[in-house]
Amino acid sequence: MKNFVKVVIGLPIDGPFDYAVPEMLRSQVAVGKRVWVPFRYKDMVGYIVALSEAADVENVKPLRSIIDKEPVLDSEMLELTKWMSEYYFSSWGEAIEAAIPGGLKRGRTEISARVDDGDEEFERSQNLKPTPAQKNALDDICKDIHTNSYHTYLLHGVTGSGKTEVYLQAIGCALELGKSSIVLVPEISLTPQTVERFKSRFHTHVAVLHSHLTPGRRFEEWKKVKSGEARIVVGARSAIFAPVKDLGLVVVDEEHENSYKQQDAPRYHAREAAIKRAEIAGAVCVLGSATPSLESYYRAKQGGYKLKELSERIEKRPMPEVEIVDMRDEERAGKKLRIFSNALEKGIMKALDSGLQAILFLNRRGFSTFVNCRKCGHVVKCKHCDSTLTYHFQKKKLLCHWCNWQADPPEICPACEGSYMNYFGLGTEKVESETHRIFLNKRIGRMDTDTTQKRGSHKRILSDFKNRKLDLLVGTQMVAKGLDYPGVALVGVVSADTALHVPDFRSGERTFNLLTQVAGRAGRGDVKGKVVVQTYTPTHYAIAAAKKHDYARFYRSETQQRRQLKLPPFAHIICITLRGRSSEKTKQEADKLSALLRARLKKIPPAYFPKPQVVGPATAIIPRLRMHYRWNIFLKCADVMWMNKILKEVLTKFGKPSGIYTAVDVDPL
DNA sequence: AGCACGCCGACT
DNA sequence: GTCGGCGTGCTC
Repeated sequence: MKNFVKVVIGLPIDGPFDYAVPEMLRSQVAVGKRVWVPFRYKDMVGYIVALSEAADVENVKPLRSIIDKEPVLDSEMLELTKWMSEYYFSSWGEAIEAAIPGGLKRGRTEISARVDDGDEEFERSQNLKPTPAQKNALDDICKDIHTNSYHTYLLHGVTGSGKTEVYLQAIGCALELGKSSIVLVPEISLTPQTVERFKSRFHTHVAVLHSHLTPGRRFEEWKKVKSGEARIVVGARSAIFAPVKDLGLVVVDEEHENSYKQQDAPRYHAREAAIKRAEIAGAVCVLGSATPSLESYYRAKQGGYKLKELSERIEKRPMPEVEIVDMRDEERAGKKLRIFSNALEKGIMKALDSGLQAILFLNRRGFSTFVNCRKCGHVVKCKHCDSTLTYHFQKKKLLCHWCNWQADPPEICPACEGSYMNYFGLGTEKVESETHRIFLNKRIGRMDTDTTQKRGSHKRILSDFKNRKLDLLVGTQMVAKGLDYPGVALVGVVSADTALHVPDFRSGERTFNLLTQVAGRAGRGDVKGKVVVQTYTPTHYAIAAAKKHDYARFYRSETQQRRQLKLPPFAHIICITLRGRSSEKTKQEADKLSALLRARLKKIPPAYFPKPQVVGPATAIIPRLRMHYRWNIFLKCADVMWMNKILKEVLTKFGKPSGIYTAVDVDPL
């Protein structure tokens, strides 16, 4: 007789906890249902993860009531959330609460929602005839869906090569077999245009999960999926937990996008969760990107994923020409430091004067400032980590955010002895005002987080640009993604260096991705597109490879570096952040914890290879945030699950020093 | 996390 | 003597 249940709670504490089931409720208890349980001094919502015949501890309390008639979590979802909690160092309860709609967290069962299903009319679209490369990928994917054999595919297709058509036809395959599909897209590309592509092919079978839906509306969509009414789910990160029936296919579009990583506990990566979910369900997972993450491409090369390449644009459209402008030449020509080179200024003028449009990218300075030489482009880097040093205004020092190494900022360039050291990151705010000054009579629109706060303004700016009410669109990251306007003749990148020199080992990768995405915006119609990229580092492999649209070349250079430095994909990183009001205390405790970790790792046998490593502590990139000082410790390891066990053991020994808060981020970005 | 327990200094 | 500071430990 199952007289006890094991229950987890949505708090950052390990469970599960045992409760006795009152006789009245015996017939109703089931794994996956929510229950009200007495926990310490109050009642809380818990999730039943197992039934048992006996309790593991004494003084077990009885559960108060059972909330659900039907379980909100099936066995697959329990397995997925359990895995997430172990891999991403959260509690099982926290992982579960990330996986269910907000409306279910406080024990509610029904939410009044205005259902305005207003049967929107969508144009019907049909399958396009696949290219040979598309067909090759589809044949394999469909066969695996048909035979329920879990596999992950990496679909590497250049911009404009028709990845979406592959997704659509694969979903079609699944649907014919009576199976459901989940499509993950990055938050920013969850636009009406994207959604429409799926709705126009599959009509009412599609449910959409935005983060901006009202809780009620979100819950409605969730129920529509749970009941089996919707068989296709399109949504951002958390849509990976959609309660679909008979999952056949999971698509992760733009799999390299950072928005797939949740930034608070549980700090999961939706791509990894997607792969795990497909594995549990015996489904197929398709990762798609023009610029795959190194992690995914490496796995594919190692044989872990099936690699499918779409290396030509549909209708054999040419890739746009990318011109790299060497800003050191401008310097040598003796001109004052200017924001726009002649080439960029003239390029924009030419496009606009011939009645076409231009897009200008600003990479916001963010929080860090690097130092480089205006004459030779040399950037000051850390001796030990090869990471860009960040200039700290208060200390007047250059700091490494990995190992805490410090240096004085050089007065003359260590490489060429030039005397113009440039404190970069300053002055990028001026770009927009410069455009108004230079392109006087042109209609200029700006799109960034400041100008798109108001609801609908995002859409308005884009439609103005689409309808040619604007000549020039100036914007940050958000204009790089997915814009498809045939009138764009020129795309300019003001400074590739701001992305390149952030003190982060992924900066080269991000720069290559950004430039490739940007280049993909030009020449979508009949006009041949052109891209102008300004940089002080024209020979950097990320920039040179982006110029040639050559992912393979970028991948070779990047992996070479990462292998040497034992960075992902050759090792996993786990970041432990300590936070506290007192700078000294926080540093002291971080030193203590890293010493404990080092001592514990010394005990592991040398047979365990590669040996895990402790790096730091070092101040976080934003060392002081809202009156808290933050220090990071990094662990490098091959096996996250194993490392997490050791970390848990050490953190238990470390205890909870008062006023110090710790957070763990596995595979941080 | 969140909260009660307990053991120290400043007050009616 | 007791109010309250926050450091410690536990939650089935």
